[in-house]
Amino acid sequence: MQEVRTRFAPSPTGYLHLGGLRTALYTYLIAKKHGGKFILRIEDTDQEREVPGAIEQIYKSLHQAGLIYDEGPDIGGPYGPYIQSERKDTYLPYALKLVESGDAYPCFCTKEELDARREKATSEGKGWKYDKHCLNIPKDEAKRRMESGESYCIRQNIPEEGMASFEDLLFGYVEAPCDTLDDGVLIKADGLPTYNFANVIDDHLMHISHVTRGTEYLSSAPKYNLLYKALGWEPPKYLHLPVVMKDATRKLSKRHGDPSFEDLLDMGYLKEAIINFIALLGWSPGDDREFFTLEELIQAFHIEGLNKSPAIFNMDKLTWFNSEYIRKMPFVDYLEMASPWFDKTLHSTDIDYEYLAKLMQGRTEVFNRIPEMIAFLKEMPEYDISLYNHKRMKSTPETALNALEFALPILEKISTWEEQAIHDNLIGSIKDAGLKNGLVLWPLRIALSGLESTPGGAVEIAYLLGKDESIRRVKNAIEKLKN
RNA sequence: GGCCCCGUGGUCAAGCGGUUAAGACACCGCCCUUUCACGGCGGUAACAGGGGUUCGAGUCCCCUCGGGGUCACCA
Repeated sequence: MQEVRTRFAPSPTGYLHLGGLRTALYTYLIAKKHGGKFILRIEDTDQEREVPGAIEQIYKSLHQAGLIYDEGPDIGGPYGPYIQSERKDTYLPYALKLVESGDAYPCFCTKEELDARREKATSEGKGWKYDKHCLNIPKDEAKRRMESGESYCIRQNIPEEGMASFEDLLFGYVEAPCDTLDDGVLIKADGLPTYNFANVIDDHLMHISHVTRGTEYLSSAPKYNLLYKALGWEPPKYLHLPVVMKDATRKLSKRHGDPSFEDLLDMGYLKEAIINFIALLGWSPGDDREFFTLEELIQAFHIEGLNKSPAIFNMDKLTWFNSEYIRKMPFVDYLEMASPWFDKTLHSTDIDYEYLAKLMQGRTEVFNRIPEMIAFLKEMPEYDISLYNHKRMKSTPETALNALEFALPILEKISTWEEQAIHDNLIGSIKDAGLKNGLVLWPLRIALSGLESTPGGAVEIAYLLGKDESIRRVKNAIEKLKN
């Protein structure tokens, strides 16, 4: 069996968006599942669209995602270079070969001429495709003009009738009438190939066994297949992947503020969670499993589980995955990752990070939500006394005042401000007084935090705050309740 | 508009001619609990519509509708 070699071939026009990441992931999985090679190739034949730094960003993102490629621009490989602009000279000979066989032809039409004809056709309500104008130029005349230095491009000569087709691993047999296909440009006037040509040549030269890419290429794939045939090459296996949508009608796009992989990482999403979620967006293992490491994905992945329709990116589910992954992290890792986020609001305080982290790990959904959750530790927020109402705790502002006046001296008497001591003194006294825990502890927590929801209960918050601050807050609360 | 593709709950998605149409997220309720969260239990919610084929159709075929992609010397 032929070695499986897959390739991820982005153009360096910006960040790695989530749809691209998913395509890269599946491409990687297919290679690894079959013990094959995963290759990175940069498609930068359009110099105008290139964004500085984008190539490095792609390297970085792929590494962060754990999608380690076996061959690529920065690491080399047997079929390099892996950047198309550095392969400039490899394409023309093949194009000339096609010209020779009549499967392509030089075109001397200028952009202006084309625009004019296209505009005329569309204004008359007719569809436009290249009219094969230059196909009629006699061969020797064409050759002479090419050699004279006249500007020209090379176009694919699509048959005027018949069907073009290809077999897709996901979509099955796809065909299109040739007369609806345009004679696309293979080599541009600047000498560089277009995607249409470069992808065919490079995939063949790099021995790519499975071509994976987005469905935006689905309708032009029959044309590419025609090229393989004309060149006498065996076409690769094709796999077109649906796009990732933002909602029912729009796809995910950075321009509309949708996050890239990098953005998500910066927000405090774990790469494992992102990969896991992305994998399940358009693919199903066929059973109920939903937690997968990269290694497990390699084992479980199969093309039959792929879905043909576009999937909508659901941030809520990603967040759920993230909180599950955070919960399962080793505590030391959590502490390390959370500390910088703690710093954002607590940098100059005496708060015990390790203790705080223990309370927070099970409640952190995304790291960037931490500062807001713990801001009350630094500064007591404004709050309304209606917070003292809690039906099940049988707490009201009135009972709260009593409860706080009851708790204050207990807290003041505690000499070693440790969680256990605070707990035992409070619970012990409550029991001795014949009260219910909730009746005292609920208002105490409100008095200490001013929040309906906090990372811990009254005892934990009191410990975190320290004795002086706790007592100060309780006294303030008593005053507040008296007015 | 031409061509290509897609269509199961709000979202992801199982289903490959016979099921009470899974499961997950979200949402709601109950339980647990010194709050919230976690956890446990339960609930609301779907085969786009219409024709066929078949004893039987979410599953096969056709049409309609809806959505997406593509029609560049961009990828």
